[in-house]
Formats: sequence, C-alpha cells, structure tokens
Amino acid sequence: MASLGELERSVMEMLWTNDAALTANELRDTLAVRDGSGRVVATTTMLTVLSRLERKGFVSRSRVMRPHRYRALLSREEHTAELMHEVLDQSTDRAAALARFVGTVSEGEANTLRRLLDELAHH
Amino acid sequence: MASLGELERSVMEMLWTNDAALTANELRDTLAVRDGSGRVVATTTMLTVLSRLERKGFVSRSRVMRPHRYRALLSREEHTAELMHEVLDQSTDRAAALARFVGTVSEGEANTLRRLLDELAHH
DNA sequence: ATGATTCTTCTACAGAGCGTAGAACATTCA
DNA sequence: TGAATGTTCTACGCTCTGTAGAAGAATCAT
Repeated sequence: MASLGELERSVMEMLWTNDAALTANELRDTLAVRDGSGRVVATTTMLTVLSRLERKGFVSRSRVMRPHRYRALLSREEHTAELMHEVLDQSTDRAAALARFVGTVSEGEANTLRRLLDELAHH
Repeated sequence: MASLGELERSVMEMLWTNDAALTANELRDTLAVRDGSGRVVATTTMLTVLSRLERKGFVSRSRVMRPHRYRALLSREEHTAELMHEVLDQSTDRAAALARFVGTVSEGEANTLRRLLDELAHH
C-alpha cells in the first residue's frame, strides 16, 4: 500500500472522522480548525491532495454534483487491519512475528484478543 | 519508525538472514548474487546506505576493526512486531482495529494466536 | 618506513514523492 | 450573460533515496 504524507494523512483522518462525503472546501476549513496549528491551505492544495489520494486508492470521489464530494474507501479500522496484514506479510516467519507481537501486547489487549478469537470460534 | 527505501530494505533482509555481522563488501557481493536481478552497486553506495541505516537506528556498526562490520539492531520478527504496534497505535479505536485484524486472519493463524495467548496466560 | 592497497567519509547529483498554489479552464448562479 | 464558484494543469522547492566519484585515513607488503 502506498504511504501517506503528512497532509494526506490529515485529510484521511478527517474523512475517517466524518462518515459523510465531504467537499474540498469543507476539508480545507475543517483542517484550519481541527489541526491545532491552524493550518490554512489553499483550496487548490486540498484538491491536489485529494486527487492524489484518489489515484492512490484511498478515497473515492463523487463527480455527479459540484462541488465534488470525497469519502474514504476504507474505514480507519479496515485501513489499520490492512496495514497490519501488510506488515505481517513482509515477515518470513509469520508465526514468529505474531509471537513477538502478542508477547509485547498489554494484558488488557491480550484479553481483547482472546475474546475476539473466542467469538470467531463460535462464529 | 523511519521507513526504508528499496535498497535499504534489501540490506536489512540480508542482515536479518545472516546473524553474523557483515562488512559492506560482503553485503555488496551477497546482493549481487541473492538479488536475482544481479544488482551490482559500488561499495561506496553500500557504505552510504549502511550509514543511513545506522543513523535511522536499524543497524549498529562495529568500528574496532577494518573493515567495519554491521548487524541488525532488531531481528526481523522484532521489527515486524514493532511495526504492527506502530500501525495499531495510529488507530483511535485499538479494539476495533484488532477486531478487524483478527476477523481477516486465516483459520490457521487464528489458532496460532489462540495458542500464543494461551501460553501467555500460563506465563 | 613507505608506497600500494584497502577502506571510509565527504560531496554531489538525479529522480520521485509531497506540500504548495497560481493560471487557466469549466460550470453554475444571479 | 457576466460574476462567482469549482476543477484541472502546471510548476516549483524540499526531502528522501539510490548512486558513486574524489579525497582522506588506515593497513599491508616489502
């Protein structure tokens, strides 16, 4: 999966937080507020970034109306899960990598995992 | 964690595969053979890449002898586990992300996880 | 010891990715 | 149909990475 720059990432964060499809200007304004740094970018900058995110397959764009509306193709959780798989796939010994991972997980998270695997078993 | 370029990644792969500390020329030669593409780089190229990997904290260098010898600071599995944590840390809802992850894991891998968590419980 | 050899560092450059946005083009609105 | 709004095209600077020559440092062979 392609990786994201800082602004690209911020945009994805906004799209993940708002499940409605947003316009470039809405994103631009949200960024100015939400990003503590009061980051103000030109609308064209936002549009460029959105085009790149579309090309990379992170967002889809609805062109039926103007202004166009953008939404994330995956939810944040799906994205995270996909990244975890991708990382794991780079390993030659997946079981060993999982062992390391599980070995460094908090007790609470270990319990979460047990519960999830339990639910999975009784599908 | 800093990310790696293609050549940097190849070098880490070689260091992960050989647990002995290797020299720039050994890595150079191994690359030429191992990398199917018969990739031949100059020794100085290898040294530059190794310096960058050292700066990024991926390898350590023994300077006591010449030529210097390089080794990976983390094993491949440790590295993978660390990346998985890093990815997970980017999520706002870790449990949800883990749920997605577990939900898309193969049956065999689910069993591996159950076993690992079981061992963890009886520490 | 010293010239030859080997090794490392310094410097440099090209290509790609990203943040950035103006200029020009397209659409919609009043 | 002119004004306002929205989108695309083009471009530039910065950083990262692959690449390696030039120059400096250490080692070796005689």
